[in-house]
Order: sequence, then C-alpha cells, then structure tokens
Amino acid sequence: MARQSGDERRKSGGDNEGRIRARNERKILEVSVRLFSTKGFDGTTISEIAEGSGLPKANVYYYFQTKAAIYERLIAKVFDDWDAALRHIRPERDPREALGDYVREKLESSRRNAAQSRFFAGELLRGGKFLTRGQRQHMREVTREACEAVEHWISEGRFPAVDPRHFFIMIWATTQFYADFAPVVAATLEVSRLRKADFDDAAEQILKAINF
Amino acid sequence: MARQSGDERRKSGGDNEGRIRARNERKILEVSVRLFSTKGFDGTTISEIAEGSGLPKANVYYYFQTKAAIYERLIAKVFDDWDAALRHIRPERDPREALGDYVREKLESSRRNAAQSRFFAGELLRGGKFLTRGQRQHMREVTREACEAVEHWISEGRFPAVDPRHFFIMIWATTQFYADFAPVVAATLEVSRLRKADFDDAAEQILKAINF
DNA sequence: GACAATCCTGACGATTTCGTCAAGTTTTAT
DNA sequence: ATAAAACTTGACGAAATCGTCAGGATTGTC
Repeated sequence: MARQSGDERRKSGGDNEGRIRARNERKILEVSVRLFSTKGFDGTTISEIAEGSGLPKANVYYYFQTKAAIYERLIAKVFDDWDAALRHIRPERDPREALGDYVREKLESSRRNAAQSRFFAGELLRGGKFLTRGQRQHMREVTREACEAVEHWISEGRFPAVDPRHFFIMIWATTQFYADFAPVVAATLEVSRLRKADFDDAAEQILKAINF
Repeated sequence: MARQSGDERRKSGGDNEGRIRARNERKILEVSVRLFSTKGFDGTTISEIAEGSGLPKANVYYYFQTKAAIYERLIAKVFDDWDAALRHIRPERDPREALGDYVREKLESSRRNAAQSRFFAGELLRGGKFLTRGQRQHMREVTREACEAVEHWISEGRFPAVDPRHFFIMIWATTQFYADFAPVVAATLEVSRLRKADFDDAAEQILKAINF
C-alpha cells in the first residue's frame, strides 16, 4: 500500500514532520491558484500544474487525490483570510478607525494576492458550489456580528443610519472590484497597470464616500 | 461545398432573410450564456449546448464554427448593453436624475439578465482575453465622456468634488455585485433568493451613499 | 547498515471532447 | 415542377485529459 492519502496527515501537529511534503504542497498550491484564477477549474489541467511546479504529473497525484482536492484546499485557505479581516469590526472600537482599517486591509490584501482574490471571486461567481455548508453558515454568522457592531454605532449616534447589510455589500463590492476586474479599472484610470498608488487612492475615495 | 460559414450573413440587411437561422442562433446563444456563466468556457461542452438547445451537436457547428465563436458573439452582445447604459450620463442633464436612471437601469438589467451579467463578469475576471482591441478602446472613450460629464457638473457646483473615475468604479462594482455574487448577497441579507425588492433597496442605498 | 516510511516517476487505460464529413431532408424562388 | 440554397444528422477520427499503477529511489530511524 504505497499510495497513501495526501490528506490524513494534514492537521497533524504541524511541526517539521514532512518537510518535503510541506514544500511540494505549497508549490503546487501556489501554481494552482494562479492557474485556476485565470483559466478556471475546468480550464486548468493537472499537467499544467505539474509543469508549473516542476514535478511530474503523477507526483502531483501523490500529494492530492484529485484536482478538486487542490481546489478545495485553496477555497478553505482564502475563506479563512476573508473572514479574518472582518474581525476589525467590533462594537467597542471607533467606527471610523475600524472601518478604515478594514477597508485598507481588504484592498491591500487583494492587491498583494490578486490571483487569490480573483480565484475566490470566480468561485462565488459560479454560485459557490465548492463552499461547504459549514463555511456558508460561518459566513452568515460573522456577517451578522459585523452588522450588529454597525447597528450599535448607529444606536449611539456615532454613525449615519444606513442599512448595515447593504453597507457591507457596498464595501465588499468596491474593494474586490479593484483587484478582480483589473482590466476595467486600468482602462478607466487610463493606466496600463494598477500600482500601489492607485489602490491608495481607491481606499481614500471609498472611505470618503462611506463616511458621508 | 455544403458547409458554409455561420458568420457571413450575420449583418446582412437583417430583415427576415433566414428565419430558421435566426431562431436557432438565438436558442443556441440563450443556452450558451447560461452554461458559460455557471461553468465557464472550458467547463461548457458543445454537447451540452446542443442538448440544451434541442439540436444535434453537428447542427450547432453548422451555425457556429467553433465554441469560441459562440463565446465571442455573446461578448459583443453584452458589451453593447454595457456601454449603452452609460449614455444616460450627459452633461446637460440633471446629475441626480441622470445618475438615478443609470444606477437603476444597471441594477434592473443585471437582475433580469443575471446569467448575462455573470458571464461578462467572468470574462473580465479572467483578464478580458476575448475583448477585442476595438472594444477596449471604445470602452475607454465612453468612460472618458462620462467622466467629463461629471467633471462638468462639479465645475458648476452641482455635484460634490469626487474623482469621477473612482466614482464610476464604485457604481459599477456595487451594481454588479448584487447580480454576480448572489450567494454572498443572499447570505448577508439572510434570504434564500434575491427578489426585486432587494434590488430596489440596493438602488436606494447606493444612491443615498453617492449623493452625500 | 538494515529496515520502514516516504517520495518519485514513466507508461498506460478509459473516457471525454472538439470538430468534420458526407449524405440526407426541407425550404425557397422561379 | 424543378433546381438551388439552406438546413439536419448519425457516425467518426484525432487529441487531450483524468487518474492509476507498479516498481524504483531517497530519506529517516534504530
């Protein structure tokens, strides 16, 4: 029984047990997120992933049972980042500071990991079929908490009376757009490639619009 | 030479010359946009398109030379709609009215043609590889005109001094988001499916935020 | 240094997919 | 009615893709 699942050991301790595995899995995931984001799930072949990782195809299958397994690992990873950022929004913080941090972190992280951001956007665009029930559930809970924080601010008169749910949607939509629809943004700003300065402008404009 | 390109006659007169062709092409395009939007270019097979259209596969190839040809036709179609909406923004109009019309039309059309909207979003997400040079060029021009209209309003003191380019990006981002990322929006609003009322709320909230 | 666990890999089979073709049928124009 | 044009279709070939497998090479451990 030479063949052994690439999944068993995943959450085990985590120390340096399996350095080779760690290195190769990381390489595979790095290449995959880039390919998936530009060519989609079906448009990406294991051969390409193998080639990009400098491994033979069969070796990729040694680490991941199937193409879907790679995709799922990536989803889980991105998902964690997504909801971690929301933790900036807490009722006891100052609204302006909290929202400023949140918007800036969102923009910065989607700028630095554009492929990852597009990858996740693509998944949502297709209806989020790879999201587990638990992940959806979690997403709802975290969102509700954030909305409650905003409502709290409103009730104390520290924030304009907006519908927090539409409010967050607007933030997500905007921050994502800069990273995910780069061709449109670049064309609009009449530049060939988006730079950090463009993202900084974006953050400023968004916050300006938000804070009334 | 029985085989004859499906493209030659396209722009000819347009009257009822070729009723069968018109009907079948329409059916194929309808099915395709739905499939492409949920499964992507590579994830969609001609067999599925044929099945969905109630035609045998070979017949689909009679009307469209290749899968890419179908995709390109759809791109062109959606592209036209996209820039047509922008024509609401003209300097001689009242800013509030013009922007109100624009936002409402964008939201309503992406609600009614959600598949089409997602299809286009998917294309942009992947870097817009199917967009022709001419289309990109046109996009830039139309956008610039719209920005000039806003600048005109600002110079006359009829509108707050925002950067019009970021301003439009914000509008696009938000209006698209409701249609394209339905799973997130539905989860946030805690409904199972988005209804017209949700889109109306969205329009109201967006316009409220925009008009300061 | 021996033994097990982990890692690597070329070759292979089954299936799917694109796109073609040649021979039919139906529609249209005269 | 007849001929040409437009349309339909089952069967097919070539290529690509997923995932497997059996056995060889490395690494780690006692």
